[in-house]
Amino acid sequence: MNIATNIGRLHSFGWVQNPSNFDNLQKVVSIFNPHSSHYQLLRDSLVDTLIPLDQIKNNLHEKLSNGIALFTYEELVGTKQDIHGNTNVSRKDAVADSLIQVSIESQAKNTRGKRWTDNWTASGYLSWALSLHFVDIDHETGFYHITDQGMEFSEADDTHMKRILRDALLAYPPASRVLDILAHADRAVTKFYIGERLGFKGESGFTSYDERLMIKWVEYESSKSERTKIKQSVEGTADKYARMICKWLEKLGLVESSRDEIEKNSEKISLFKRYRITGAGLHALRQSRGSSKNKQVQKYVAWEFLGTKVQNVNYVRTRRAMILNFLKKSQSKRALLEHLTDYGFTDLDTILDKDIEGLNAIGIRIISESDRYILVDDINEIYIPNIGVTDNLHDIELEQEKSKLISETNLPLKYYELLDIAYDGSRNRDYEILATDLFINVCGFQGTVLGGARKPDAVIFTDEYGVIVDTKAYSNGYPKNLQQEDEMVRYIEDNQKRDADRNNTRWWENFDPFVSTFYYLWVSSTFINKFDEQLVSTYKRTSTHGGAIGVVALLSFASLIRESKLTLQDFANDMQDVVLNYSV
DNA sequence: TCGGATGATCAGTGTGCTAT
DNA sequence: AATAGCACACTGATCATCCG
Repeated sequence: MNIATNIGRLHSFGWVQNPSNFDNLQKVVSIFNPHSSHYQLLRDSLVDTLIPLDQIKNNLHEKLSNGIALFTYEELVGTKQDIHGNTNVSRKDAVADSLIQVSIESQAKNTRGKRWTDNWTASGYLSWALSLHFVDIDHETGFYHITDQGMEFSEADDTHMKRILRDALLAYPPASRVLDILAHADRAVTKFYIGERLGFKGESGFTSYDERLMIKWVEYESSKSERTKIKQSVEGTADKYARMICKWLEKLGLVESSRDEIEKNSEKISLFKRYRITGAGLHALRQSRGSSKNKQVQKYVAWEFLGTKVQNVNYVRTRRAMILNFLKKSQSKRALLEHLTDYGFTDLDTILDKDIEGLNAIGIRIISESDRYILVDDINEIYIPNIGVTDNLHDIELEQEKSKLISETNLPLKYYELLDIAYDGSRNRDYEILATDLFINVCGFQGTVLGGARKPDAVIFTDEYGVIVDTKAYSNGYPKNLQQEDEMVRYIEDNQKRDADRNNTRWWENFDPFVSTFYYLWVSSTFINKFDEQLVSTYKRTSTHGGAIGVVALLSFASLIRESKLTLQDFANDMQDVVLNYSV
């Protein structure tokens, strides 16, 4: 569960399937640089000419016209939809609907004149930019932004670009792993040999085919077209990752390739491509490892690198991230085991060694001795998203959030209990009463708790405006809910019509009769998924603005009001059918 | 072939029902 | 009256090969 804020969905990255073109990568990174020529091309032509869906086009156009360089996943990667917005369509009927899609020309640009790519390749390019740390994500807001290296890369010429890429690939663990595999191989090897040694083996996201088996298959296949088919269609996921990484390294001169040919029945048969590390590659690898820890290139590792297709992938990634963060400080196996156990991870006896083996295989070097693990590489501290993958972790995160709020705000102590109540579905009534209490006695609203059938949970008001309040305690956050929306719409209309025949509870009489402007407000723990749609829809159905406020924002809001850093009129102005996001 | 392209897959969501 | 629990259909992100 996410306690802190309303972040979007978590996306995978770190393992890259399709992209291999550095110029395209530079374009993608330049989307985040308003001074780049590509940004200007997007603004002046690509978005308008290639995206046929008005709403998406207008939104992107407006952002680009204002020089904005923060984008969401959806704005960057897009989806698969046809011109009418139907998503259940075949890819060949999909139209362009994102910045990266229109930044990269399709392979079919010459045959079919298609000048944009699909959402899978778009997501691959975003993943590549994130993996090389040219782009990063702000986990609080869900916006992607450029990094310093990214800005340098965006503005680099050809020669400079290669130098930046060389450094970035040496800091990208899978690429350094591939170089390491090649450095230790005593011959030129195929993608299958490399794939077998790359990634978390045994997990379905890293399949690899046996090198000898594949070579034999091609050798003994008599039909030329069948041989071609095998060579271009048969590879595991890890083999594919290996091929792409080798290609990148080859373009930078760190790896070279060759192709075996054999002669059978006076026919030349070409086998699989083989890769070998070059002198420059060996030198770069040694240099990046340095003679001492200070001289090492710091490797960039993100939580998302640490697992792909495996059961409970978030749990697994968090466990591995916690292992790495811990090994930065201590080598003791026993202490590590205790640390993970404290956070609620189980089955560690068998799993710990496997994780260490897997981490080595993705390019993070850890030596295992009898009583300690030695993290050889220098890596960054890994950001671990607050998603409470174990019960203990969840409790710990909640406590941390609570103590942070208590230290940064100055409210009467009883209100901090809201943090617990908001997540406890069985204490809905408590939440209603205490939240209304906060609005009235701390924020300075007038108003009352109502409750009961056919009445909102509470009404609050000032001399200027009134608010219809619906409060819900939800353990996992408040998702979009049509019944709740209908109910709120009914209350808004009740209040507009004020007709006792329509609703004989006459609950609206609790507002001061002179108040004529009204808003709606949902109060809960957090708001998840597509709750935004509920807000927009409520406005469209009633022409009444409002908002939603989570418990952390609610307490922050009260604190800001109390310190006179915010007024109740600001609150009304913020009611633009969004989740209100106050923080101290 | 190289550099993506494509249909398949599966976990995550919304929805509507029942039991409590 | 409202929520948890469940089955269900749908979708979107990601995979696993596949291919012009």
